[in-house]
Parts: sequence; structure tokens; C-alpha cells
Amino acid sequence: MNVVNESPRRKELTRLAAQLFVQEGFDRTTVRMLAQEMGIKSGSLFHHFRDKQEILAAVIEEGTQNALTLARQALEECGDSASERLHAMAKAHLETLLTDRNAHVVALYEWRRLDSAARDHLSHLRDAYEELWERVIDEALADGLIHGDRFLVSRFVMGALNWTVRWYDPEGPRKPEDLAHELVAMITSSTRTPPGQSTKV
Amino acid sequence: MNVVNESPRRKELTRLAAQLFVQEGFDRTTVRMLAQEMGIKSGSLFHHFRDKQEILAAVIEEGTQNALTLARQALEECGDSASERLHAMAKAHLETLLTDRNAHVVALYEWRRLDSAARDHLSHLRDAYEELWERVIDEALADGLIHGDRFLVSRFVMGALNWTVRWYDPEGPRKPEDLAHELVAMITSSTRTPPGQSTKV
DNA sequence: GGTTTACACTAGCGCTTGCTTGGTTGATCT
DNA sequence: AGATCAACCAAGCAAGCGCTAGTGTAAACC
Repeated sequence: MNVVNESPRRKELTRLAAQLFVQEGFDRTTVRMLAQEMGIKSGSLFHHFRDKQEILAAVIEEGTQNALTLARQALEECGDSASERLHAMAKAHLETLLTDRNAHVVALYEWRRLDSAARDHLSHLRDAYEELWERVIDEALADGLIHGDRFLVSRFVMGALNWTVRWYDPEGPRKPEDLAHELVAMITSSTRTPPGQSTKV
Repeated sequence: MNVVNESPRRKELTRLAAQLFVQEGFDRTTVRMLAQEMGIKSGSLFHHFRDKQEILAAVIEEGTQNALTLARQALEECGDSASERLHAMAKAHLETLLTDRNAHVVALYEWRRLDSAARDHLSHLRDAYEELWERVIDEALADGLIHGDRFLVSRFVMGALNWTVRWYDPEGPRKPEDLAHELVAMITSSTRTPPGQSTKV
């Protein structure tokens, strides 16, 4: 049969596939389109990937792996305070969403197209990433920086961040750093608020 | 040719289509599957809808229209304070996400599958809905209830809310009302915070 | 110098897809 | 009693799908 391990050529093909999957969606992207984009014929594609599913899995794995690495790195390099760590995570998340945009959009939109084997493997990766978030959220809660239900807060934050792929314009004036700052400011209590001005809910 | 206006049968078919689109995704749902779910043969389907695209458009239109109606109603019925209006919008959003879950999941995931004509029409509906949100956010900003960039805050909030379709379990202990309350608490400054306890960022 | 390996090609199989065509049925209206 | 009409069905077409089989070829290895 064919090779299935990590070759440099395969990585490049994965990058191109991600782009097409974003443009057309996984189901609408045919192996012939993929092959043409890669400058080969459709038959040759199956030398690099066992089947179409495996291309999808490769795209998502690449993106998730990068996000995990970047987040760990960001946490190591930042300060110890809960607010700094929260900010570092948000910034890292937005930056990876920007640089690996295609892979992440695919991960968000086409996750359900994975077969169960690939989904099992990749959900472990994703869980590891989400664990990082929950730990940082826990610290922020313990520190009194934010309040509320641990589960809900982390879901809300992840939602706000992931939703950015829908509207964020990399060419615009706002940088990932700005978004991260604004988000942290929004969820941390009483930023710039005069102490007396409290509102009842 | 065939009928394309609003018949009661068509509405029922739209509801069933929404369910299948969620289960399988638009592209993977074949007209034969749709027909079988509806208890008819695949050919008969095209008596009710011009083509497959039109079924998708019908599903999304139904969901968005309901969301808009519900949100307007909620705003009319609630109190005048910015916090009450914010809470009412969040609650209405989550409730429609729950009751019309299928239609909304389809709208979120399969929007790109719409042809440009349908997308034009439906984006007006969606814009009308998002305008409601931005107005309420503006009021909350003017009131000092929340702080930050108007554009960013509304995007973050929409993201947090829409993301709920990914993890929210209607059978669980948390009700839409609870989620709405928690979200509003999270983004409004200094809820339950002793006035002195402020943290610098 | 012969064998292996990586990568590409051509050709096409078997199947599914969205959609069309032409016709039947039973209820409703005049 | 005749006409109309919505709703459905059986049959199938043309196109496109993922994937396979078998082959060619140039570089790498022993």
C-alpha cells in the first residue's frame, strides 16, 4: 500500500487541503479538487493519504497541536498573576486562531465529519487544551478576579473567543492583543469602575 | 411546475428537514433521506420545494424569523432598566436556541451552503436581529452597566451565547434563565463584589 | 548494476447524487 | 358530470463521486 507517516510533502498538502476545506467545506471538496490544488492527479493523492477522511484528520490535528503548544508556551513565559495568565491564554488563543485560521475553522465546522476513530484521538488533544483553560479560569476564580460558575464561565469565554473566526478581520485595526485585553476586561469585575457605582441585577 | 408558497405541509416538512440537517449535515443529507423521513418518495419532494437549496433556506428562515419575533416580544414585556433589557435578550436568545434548536444549529453551521440569492435575503433578517442586540448593548454601555468597545462587546456576547448549542444539555439542571443570569453577571461590572476589592489589570 | 523506494500517471469501476419526466389518484369546485 | 388541482409515485438520466489497479520513472541504496 502507501505511505501514511509524516513527510514534509504531506505537511504542505495538509496546508493546502485546509484552505480548500474552508472555501468549499469538506463534503463539497472533491479529491479531484484537492489534487488539482496540489498540482497532481487525483489518483496520486492516495499515495500520501489513505483516504479523504485522513486528510481531514491531518488538518485538524495540525491546528489543534499548534494551539496546544502555543498555549503551553504562553503560560510558561507569562507572569504568575491570575490576570496575566488569563490574558496570556486569550492572546495565545486568538493568535493561533489567526495564524492557523484555516485549520481551526475546519476543526470548528467539520468536526462531525471525522470518523469515530479519528474523533477519539483528536478529542484527547482538544481536551488537553481545554484543561489548560479551565485551570487558568480556576486560578482567576480563586483569586477573586472573576466570579461565577467555573463550568459556565469557561464555556462562555471559549465561545466568545471561537466566535471571532466569524467576524475578525486580520487586515483591520484591531490586533489579537487588543481583543484579548478587551475580553479580559469585560469578564473581570469592576475594571475602571468607581467603587460606589454598583448595579443590582 | 410546482408550488413554492407557504403550505402547512411545507412547514412540517421544513421541521423534519431541520432535524436531518442537524443529524447528518446539509451535504450528507440526500433528497432520498429527506423524502423517506417525510414518508414520501424522493420525486415528490420537488412538488414542495424547487430544489434542495430551497429546503435549507426555508429551515434557516423559519428559525431566524422566530428568534426575531421572540426577541422583540421579550423587549416589549420586560422592564426599562438596561440590566433588565440585557437579561431579557439573553434569555430570549437562549430559549429560542433551545426550542428551535435544530433550525439554529443549521443556521450556524450550514449558512455557507446557501446560494447568494438566499443569503442576501436571510442576512437582512439576521441583521435586524443583531441590531436589536447592539441597541441593548448600547443602552447598557450608556448606563455604565458594562464597559468597553461596543462592537467587540456585542460580538463577544453573541459568541458566548451561540456557542451554547455545542455544550448545552436541555436535560441538565441548568435552565436558559440560569445561563442568561450568569452571563449577564459575568459581563456586568462588580456583581456581588465588595466595593473595595478591585483588581488591577 | 541491479534492486528498492517515492511519487506520479492513466483509465476506469461501481455507486450515489440531485433532479426530471410522465402519469395516477382522490378530493374539491362548478 | 366534468374540470381542476394538489399531492404523490415509478423510473431513470446525466453527472459526479471516492477510490483502485496497474504502470512508468527517476533518484537512492547495497
